Amino acid sequence: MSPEGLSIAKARPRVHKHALRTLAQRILKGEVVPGQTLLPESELCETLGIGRSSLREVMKVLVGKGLISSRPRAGTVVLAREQWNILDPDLLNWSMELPPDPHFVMSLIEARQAIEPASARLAAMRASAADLAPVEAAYAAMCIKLKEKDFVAFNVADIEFHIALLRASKNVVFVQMSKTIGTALGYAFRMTIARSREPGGSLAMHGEVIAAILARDPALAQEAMTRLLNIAILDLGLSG
Amino acid sequence: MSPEGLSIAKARPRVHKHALRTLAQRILKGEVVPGQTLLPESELCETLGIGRSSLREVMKVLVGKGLISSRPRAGTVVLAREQWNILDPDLLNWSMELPPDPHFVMSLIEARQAIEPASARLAAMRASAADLAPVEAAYAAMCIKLKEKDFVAFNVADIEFHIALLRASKNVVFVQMSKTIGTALGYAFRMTIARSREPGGSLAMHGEVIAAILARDPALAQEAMTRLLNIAILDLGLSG
DNA sequence: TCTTATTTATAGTCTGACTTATTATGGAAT
DNA sequence: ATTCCATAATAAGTCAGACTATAAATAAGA
Repeated sequence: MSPEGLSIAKARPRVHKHALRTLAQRILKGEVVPGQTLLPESELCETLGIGRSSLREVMKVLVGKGLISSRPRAGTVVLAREQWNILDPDLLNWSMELPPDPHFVMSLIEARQAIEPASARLAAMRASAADLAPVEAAYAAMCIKLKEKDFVAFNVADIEFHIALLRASKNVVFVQMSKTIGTALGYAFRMTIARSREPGGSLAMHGEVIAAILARDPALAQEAMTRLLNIAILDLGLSG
Repeated sequence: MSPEGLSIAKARPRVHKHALRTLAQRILKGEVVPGQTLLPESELCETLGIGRSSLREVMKVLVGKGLISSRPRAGTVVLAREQWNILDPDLLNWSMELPPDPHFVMSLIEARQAIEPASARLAAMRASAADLAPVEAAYAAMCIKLKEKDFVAFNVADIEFHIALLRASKNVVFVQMSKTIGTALGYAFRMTIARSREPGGSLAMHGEVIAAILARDPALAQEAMTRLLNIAILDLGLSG
């Protein structure tokens, strides 16, 4: 009872999303290098098998993310990496499907070390019980999953813990960063999934962070989070 | 010898940029509230006086920045604020032309207090002389401009100082944030330009930060930057 | 040689037609 | 009446082609 009489596979698929990812990744992975100009629109349409309107919508999105810049007659050039909005959630997700950039991973770890302790401190100062419920739930899940030796679920809960805590800071900048950090954590997890190291060395420290927040002790919460991150980084085997 | 025979002012202007700003600001300022659906494309075209292709390119950019989401038949809805990529440089610039959101400003200040000290610490660890040159140049400019009582130029140099320092951290995440923070600082400056308070209370502290970095003392650099920000915030009269 | 038109390639824009997805709507069966 | 299914209507998604504007390359002129 398929609506189209003749060709089943014909259905012009949602072309935008796919083309966007393809083009973005082509740039992210360095197939076209900064300074280099892309093929003209007409040829890209053929390459990607899409119409010009769709292609142009894609291009404009990439312009909006700082990857490229277009001028008539000159064509579309890939901008320098510093121009890229690498913290953009979309860019980050597309990057995650590519081989990791160690330099970027390291930068993200350093950023976490700055942001998350501050976030814990703010949470201790102003988080409501409702804000903290997800944090506690994630902690409980970590405990259970570790006992069950379900390390994948453990890591998921771990990520949730950190994201929920950033949200609990009620700082919109940190909340924004929580998307970025969440993605990056998934990334880090994937990177270390090969080495079958038992996680959980940081579980107790997670508890301490929660305790400090519930006790409304900003300084202690900040300090506990700092220690937690140091341990967690060791857990990942990414000392650096 | 103008090419078009009849109407000089006709020249279809860069419609995209203007329409993008207009629509984005309409959402940012709350003219259309999250959850509410925009007018259909056909009507928006009339309202904005542009063709559908251009409008759709604009829409896709806004989708890419997390402001809206479209589905056939349902229309285009404004997403919840948490979905907005408020750290996106474009969004930030458009926001700057609107009345400030005190909550957001406060969040940015808190974020600076977390990020910039960490950045100073990293700079002390690894910045090269070339990385530090712009920092020192900005500091020198601050000294001169303050002596000349040119407070506008002083603030410009001040902003340059902080941006250059973030770059000197060589952390790509912080470098990225430097765009955001730079924009926000300009914002803060505009907010306080009315009260003709003499700035410069923090000048000495800027010098201390540089000294600590040149001495390759990460802990001291971090601590000096922390104190500097506390003073600078008082300078802004934004104690919170 | 330098300056100034002219050409030309490429992005920018508009229009209109068609497709797809999803929600309403209305009718049939229970 | 209530449920279920088919139909219609609506708005976004896609494509195609024509035209415009911009800027670079080239040719013509001083």
